[in-house]
Amino acid sequence: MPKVGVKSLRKLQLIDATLASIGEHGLQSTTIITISRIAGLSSGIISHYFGGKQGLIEATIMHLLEQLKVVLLERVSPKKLNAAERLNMIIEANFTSFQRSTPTIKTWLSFWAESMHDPKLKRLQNINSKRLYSNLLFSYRQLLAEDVAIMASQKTAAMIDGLWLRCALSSSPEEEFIKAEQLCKSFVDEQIKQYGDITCH
Amino acid sequence: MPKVGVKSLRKLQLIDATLASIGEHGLQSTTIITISRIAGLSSGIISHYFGGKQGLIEATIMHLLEQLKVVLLERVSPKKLNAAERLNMIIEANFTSFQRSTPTIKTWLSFWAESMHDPKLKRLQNINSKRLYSNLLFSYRQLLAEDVAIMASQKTAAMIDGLWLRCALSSSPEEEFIKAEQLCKSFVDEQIKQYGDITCH
DNA sequence: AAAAATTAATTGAACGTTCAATCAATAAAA
DNA sequence: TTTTATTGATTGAACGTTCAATTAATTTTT
Repeated sequence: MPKVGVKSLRKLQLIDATLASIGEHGLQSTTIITISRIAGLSSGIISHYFGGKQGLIEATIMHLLEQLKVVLLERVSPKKLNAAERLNMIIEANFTSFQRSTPTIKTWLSFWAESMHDPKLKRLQNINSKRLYSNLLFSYRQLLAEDVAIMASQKTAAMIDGLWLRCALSSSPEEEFIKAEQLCKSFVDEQIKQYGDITCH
Repeated sequence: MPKVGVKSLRKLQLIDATLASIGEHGLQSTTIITISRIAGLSSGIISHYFGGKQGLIEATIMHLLEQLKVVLLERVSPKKLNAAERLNMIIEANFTSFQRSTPTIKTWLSFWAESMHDPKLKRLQNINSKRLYSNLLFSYRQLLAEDVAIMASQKTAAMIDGLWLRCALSSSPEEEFIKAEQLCKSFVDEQIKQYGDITCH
């Protein structure tokens, strides 16, 4: 058999090239030619490893979702954190430089649009959306009463997504993202101070 | 000469058909054939009235933005409203049944993705985004101190967009939208009660 | 008032382009 | 030698645009 370990290397290589192509041309204008040229490979290789263009696009999106998951675990797992600190880590994970990068922004926005008529992508989107909510709720529960924790989680999830979206679409995302992360953290602090008085154990 | 006043009728007819086609097939799979079939007209007419497919897409998006503007004016202009009531109207305008409809949701999401590589659409997106913020700030200023009003406007804009987005992407948008609108209104109330004490005139 | 002329609206077939998929051929590793 | 990796030319379908021809409303002429 030929080179071992090439398979996973090529797959990652093509996923990176897909992100780069979407970053440069957008998903609409991303073709198997633009991707394979960036990857330094031939166009035929895409069908070989991903069954077709759509398979590579889906794999790229799954890579994005996986990345978000991994970044959060990296920040939460190693240290002993209290609930408030963990909430901060959730926010930071959603505002890493990876999440702020043009390729990621463009891919994420295209993913939302595509998920509207692709059941497979819709499913992935829902899992991701509910994970953010669940992570928030897990921490808020330790600080607030149950019903208040639920509402705080809903509001914070919307605040994270809403701020990220408005920054992503703004004319100067770099500066906006920095301010948004601060605003989001202060919002969470307020939630805790405002509602987390006597009721918590 | 042929029928007069047909021009604006046809234009609206084609824009409606475009929304319907995007609602059914998504923007990616929307062609001049799917649009013209829904409109009951020939494919050539699109280039005649809009210069081409892209022109019709842009006109459809502008129609969406215009709609949002008109709905808000309808709710704010006729009555004498105080600042808190006006904030409620802003929220309602962003959660009308039109904004909740599948064609609008799909078009809006595609618009965000497209605006990333189309300067014309990017400009429209920025105007719309800033209008929401300005409208909120105008009302918050009458209830809160300047610096607090600014932050409240930023948070509320993100809350509206974030809640709308999460509802749009959810597996059961109908129910979610109803809850989201309530949550958003209660968030605004809290903002006013929490910060609007002595400092306001 | 009837006929002719004018003008815009509308059609749909033809054309050229783009693109994803395919596959026969080649290279390279085991 | 066998198996896998990789290439890239080719194919055929899909799509947007164009434009000559047709239709129909309106004005002008007689």
